[in-house]
Amino acid sequence: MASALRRAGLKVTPQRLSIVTALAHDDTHPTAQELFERLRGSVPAVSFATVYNTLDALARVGLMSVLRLGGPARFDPNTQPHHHAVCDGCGAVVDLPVPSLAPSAEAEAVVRAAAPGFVVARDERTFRGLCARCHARQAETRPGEGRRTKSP
Amino acid sequence: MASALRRAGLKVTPQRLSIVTALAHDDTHPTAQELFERLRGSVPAVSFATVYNTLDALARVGLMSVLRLGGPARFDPNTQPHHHAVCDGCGAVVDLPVPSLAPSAEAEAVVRAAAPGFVVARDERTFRGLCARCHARQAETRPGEGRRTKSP
DNA sequence: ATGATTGCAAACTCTTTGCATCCTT
DNA sequence: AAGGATGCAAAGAGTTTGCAATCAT
Repeated sequence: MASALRRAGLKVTPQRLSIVTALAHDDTHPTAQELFERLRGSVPAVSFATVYNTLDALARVGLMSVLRLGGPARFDPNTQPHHHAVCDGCGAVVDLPVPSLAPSAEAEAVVRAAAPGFVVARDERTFRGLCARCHARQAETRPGEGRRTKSP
Repeated sequence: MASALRRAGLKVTPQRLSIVTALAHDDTHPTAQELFERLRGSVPAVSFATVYNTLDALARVGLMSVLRLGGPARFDPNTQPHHHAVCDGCGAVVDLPVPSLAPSAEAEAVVRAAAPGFVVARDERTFRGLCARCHARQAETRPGEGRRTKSP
């Protein structure tokens, strides 16, 4: 873990280790704020700025990915290609395995037709909708009407 | 056009009309700032707050869609389901026709497996990469190395 | 007449930065 | 020792809001 940092040319500091380890055991895609609050009481306390700086550094070297979906950025330790389901009600983000949704040659063709010369690096797919809980809550509140969220 | 507003329960004001018409002839997905600057000199001048308020109102009634890709929100008059190609270099956004990329039953199945009970409303697909111009610029600058952007 | 809409400026949220100090290499 | 990293606080983006005046219906 520390070696991954060193390999990427980043110095290994206690703050960075605590951030990396906290994120490693987390699939909730926390925001910087959430991460900061969780680490406040840690032995190696981190400042808010360091959370941002570190996450930025980690993302830059590919040890972390950033989800910018509107509202605060969310951080995702999963650096493998994958997609997301985002709840419009509560903002929850769930990772989706990618295998069967791999970027197709067909998709590339569509891009090329609309944007000649465009070189596709990533195919990000986001399924928006309502998670089970929000869907149930919506149904009991106002049957047949959509719930609206505002972000950020 | 005015009738679309009325039908949606929104009052027809000169500001709204100028915003709607400005956006209608625009496929560059402008930000609120860009839209505001473009409308400054218009006959019915609009304030910055009104741009935001109006775009919010329009989006809420489905006459407009909002793209939150990190950085300032971008506005898209295209309310038909479609996808986007986003350039990591210059931030340009290009609309992609959707037909052949329609949300598949397979995709729904993947979502359901990872997030039981999740109801998919939209399948947003974003192809990130480099547009022709940025790709060429990158190649001449530092062959073989990626360009990084930071947003917002 | 009535209530939505406008506009201004101030408040807010999220993110980045300057700079002195500290720590990893 | 040298340069990156930290932490604080302050500055910057981007967005939202309170409130009085104004306008569409």
